[in-house]
Amino acid sequence: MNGPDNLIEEIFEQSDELTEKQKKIILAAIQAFAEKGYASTSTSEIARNAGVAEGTIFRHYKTKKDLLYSIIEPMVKKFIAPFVIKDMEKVLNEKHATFEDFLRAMIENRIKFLSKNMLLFKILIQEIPFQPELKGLFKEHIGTKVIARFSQVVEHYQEKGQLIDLPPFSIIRLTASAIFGYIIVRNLLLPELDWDDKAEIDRTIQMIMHGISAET
Amino acid sequence: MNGPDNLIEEIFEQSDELTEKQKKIILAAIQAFAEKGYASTSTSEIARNAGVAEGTIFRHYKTKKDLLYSIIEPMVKKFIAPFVIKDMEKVLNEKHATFEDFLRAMIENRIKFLSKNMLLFKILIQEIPFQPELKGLFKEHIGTKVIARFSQVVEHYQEKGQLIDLPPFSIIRLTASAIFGYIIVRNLLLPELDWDDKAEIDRTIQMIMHGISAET
Amino acid sequence: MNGPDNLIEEIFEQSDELTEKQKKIILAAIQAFAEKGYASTSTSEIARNAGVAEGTIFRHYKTKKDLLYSIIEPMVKKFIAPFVIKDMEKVLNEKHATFEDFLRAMIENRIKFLSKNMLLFKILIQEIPFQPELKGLFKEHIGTKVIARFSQVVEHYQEKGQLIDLPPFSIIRLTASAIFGYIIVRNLLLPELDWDDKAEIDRTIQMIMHGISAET
Amino acid sequence: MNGPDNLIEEIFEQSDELTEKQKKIILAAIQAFAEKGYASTSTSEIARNAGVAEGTIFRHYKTKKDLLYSIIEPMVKKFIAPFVIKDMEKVLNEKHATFEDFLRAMIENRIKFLSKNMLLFKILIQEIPFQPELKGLFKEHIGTKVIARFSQVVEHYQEKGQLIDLPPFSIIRLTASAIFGYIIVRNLLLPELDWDDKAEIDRTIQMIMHGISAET
DNA sequence: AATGAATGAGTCTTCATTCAT
DNA sequence: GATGAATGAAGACTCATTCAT
Repeated sequence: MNGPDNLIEEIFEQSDELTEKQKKIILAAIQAFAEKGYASTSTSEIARNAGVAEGTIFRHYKTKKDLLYSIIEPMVKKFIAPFVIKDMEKVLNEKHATFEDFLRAMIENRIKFLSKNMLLFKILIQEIPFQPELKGLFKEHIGTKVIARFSQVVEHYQEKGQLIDLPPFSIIRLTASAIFGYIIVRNLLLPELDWDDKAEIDRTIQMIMHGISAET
Repeated sequence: MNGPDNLIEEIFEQSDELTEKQKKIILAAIQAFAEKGYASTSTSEIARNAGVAEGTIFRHYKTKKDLLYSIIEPMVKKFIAPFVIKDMEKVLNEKHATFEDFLRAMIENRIKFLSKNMLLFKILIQEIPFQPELKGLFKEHIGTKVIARFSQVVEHYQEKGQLIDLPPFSIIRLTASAIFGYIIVRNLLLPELDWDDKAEIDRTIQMIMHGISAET
Repeated sequence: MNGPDNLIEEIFEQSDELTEKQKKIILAAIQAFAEKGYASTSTSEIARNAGVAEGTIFRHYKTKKDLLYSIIEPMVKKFIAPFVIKDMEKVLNEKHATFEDFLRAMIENRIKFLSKNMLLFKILIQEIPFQPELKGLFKEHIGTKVIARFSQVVEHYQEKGQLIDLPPFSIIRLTASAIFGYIIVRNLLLPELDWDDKAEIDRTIQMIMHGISAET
Repeated sequence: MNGPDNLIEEIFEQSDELTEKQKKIILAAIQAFAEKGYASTSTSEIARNAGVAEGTIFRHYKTKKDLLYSIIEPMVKKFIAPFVIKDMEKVLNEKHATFEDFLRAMIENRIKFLSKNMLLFKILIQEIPFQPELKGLFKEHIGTKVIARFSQVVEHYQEKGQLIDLPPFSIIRLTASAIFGYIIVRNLLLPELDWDDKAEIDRTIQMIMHGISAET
């Protein structure tokens, strides 16, 4: 286990410096940013929904953008945490005999994490293209560290003969696409459908591992 | 073949009613919307970049949102066109002996289309979550017509014994995720990388069809 | 008799130079000015309602204000015409034995005139306070010529012993107030009521002449 | 006595919530609306004259129209107040032996009120025709309550044999026309004349009561 | 720490007017 | 004469941010 998985709660618990009002501000901001987008959300609206005065926001966050970053940064860091810490090694060496095991563990873990923090995830993917700082943060962390770490994993299983002999980057891309595609369709595009999550995740893993040809 | 594939040019050619200024406005708007997002782009900025007076924009588009829609609507329609017309049937019956053939044809076609209209595609996926009308348009067209049509295709090849026996929707989701994932990573997230598109598309198809397990 | 009494028609007939379009513009302008006020009416709206292009208005009237004046000026002139021409003398010497006769003739005539040109009258009284030129025109014509002429009439009947010995200006004011009060209430404030115009005018004259005390 | 009679001061005194700036805004708005009309007055002009930022206006009044209404509504209510409260009954039973007494009291009171609030009165009568809400407010209050109340008074004196036997509505109309005619001519049309108000009001009452015939 | 009145630059949009066709 | 695209100044209104209390 690594934490309560609910990022917002976690943030609140970690720092006792957070005023009650500050928490309300963060919650209201998350809600509004996710719903209407950062640019279309006014600070006065956040203040209103948080039940605080307009000025209060700026007492805690110098600018509106600061407020956004204070929300997104923990999200990014927390999301990639499992991929960078030494857990990864453990993962590799001991736990998972097959890549499929590893994949399943990974997926279940991260899907749970994202589902619990869907609003934050939505804000993150919506704002990354427009916030250079975020883009930098993202590229550096994901594009470098995570992919690098993952490449090791892939190569590890390739050496074991479990994985097809394609460039690790391509394999990672396909895998990540399948996972994010599932999360986005399931939670953002068609959340109103009646989902059998367990089965759907199983199928997704199956298709990632064995493709969609019948002869498999 | 169906048309010049470059949507903007096509729009310009189709309607001779478009003033020179109007074309400039559209180009400037596309550029700006893609770069900074719809909400963060001001009409005065569009006017400046288009080299016209701000009032000119509103002579042609009643509101800023109208301008956005006039850009996105053809995009949506054009994108899904190949999936809804009867070409689809032809595709099924005659042309493609295997699903892989079909998939390859489809991917190449749509990737070419999207690559040529990357800015429009970016605007589209950025704004869909925040524009209810767009969301409606999208859901109706994609969520209904396209998926339905595709399901037929999948079932067709399932009956032929070429495809795995999973719910068509899951198969479509995985396939679409892989394709869009490729397009987004290649064009939006890491465009600066040195891509061997042909090989990368091949690998993507290969992984979709046969999975990433070595034993395939 | 003095003309068709319907000013708009009259204006149209007098000048054959008026294009068909020009007539439409004037009609649309009158309608709009009366309904929403001069300042709140846009030239584009007038053009639309008149079925002409925006530029056409400015071909005939240099400015929006010119259009207003071209409408109001004939109104002012035509309204006060009966009071300034020599008809007045005839009125005095021959026609009307009593002031009441004179008043009745006057009222019926002018009420008919105003009722037929209610829209113009409404524009006139709405815009006078805000258009210095109009105010000047009005003051000069009404405040000088008309009152002067009327004063002669009043003095004439005072000498005949038919009218009370108060300053003519006060008598004119009371009389004019009663008449305009009737016209405004009848046509502008409560037009939806069921009016017996003939009786109401009779009563108005009666009250002007004999007051509202019972002993009369 | 009922209050300071000067509405603006009264409004200011009643609500201590009014900021100094807010008062300045109201004063500047009244001045400008009366001078140029509501539609021709820009909020930036009001702000400039009030010595505040334009945004300040909209902090206190959601829209320009709200500002207008906040000015006019107290005017309407205060103006008709004397006619609807029970003072009226007192007036009837005890105070005034004759209708003339009543009329004189009424006129002096309301003329004083209007003279002190001339700007507001001007705004009111200018905007009523174009503001449906105002028209409604006006019709309901004046057209229903006030006329009804006044009709009772007229009938009361008719039964006493003091008033002519004409429809009360006609009598009220004549009387009101005479009064408003006086106020408008005196204050709005020809304010620069040298008025002997006391005498002029006397004459007006005399003419209302006894008409303008000599034999009275 | 919290407030909320105040700001003024900036937003989208409208408008009267011009002018090439 | 008529058009309607083009203009840019001006309009109402919003916004992130500041600051005295």
